[in-house]
Amino acid sequence: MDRLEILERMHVVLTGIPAGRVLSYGRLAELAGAPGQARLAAWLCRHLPDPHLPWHRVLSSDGHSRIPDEEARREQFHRLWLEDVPFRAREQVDMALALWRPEDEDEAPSAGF
DNA sequence: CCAGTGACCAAGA
DNA sequence: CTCTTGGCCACTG
Repeated sequence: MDRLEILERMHVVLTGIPAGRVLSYGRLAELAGAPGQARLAAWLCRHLPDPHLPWHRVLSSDGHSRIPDEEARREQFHRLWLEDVPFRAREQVDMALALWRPEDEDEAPSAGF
């Protein structure tokens, strides 16, 4: 499996993240069939060809943003806020609740309890 | 070819 | 919470 194919699959996974849920770079890589390649997932998010893709739904595994640019970082959290993503702090998503699990394939983060 | 850097990550101290 | 270690991979000079 070459790099291009992996990137394609990552792209597919990325576009499939539902509003209100998020993924870490590492999980994105895993779901694309490329475990351990979180850095490649990060590279993809940075060089996304299409700005209307849900780039804001990908975060660091600890729920913090890794985007250096403050402007973009704010927009990221703003969008997530609008999607009712659960937060732990003002700039930290609650990954335990917000992480997307494709196998669940349904409802809101809080509904599962 | 090699070294540094980066929107990474998990485990340990 | 912070910092370090070791592993991962692409790009740049």
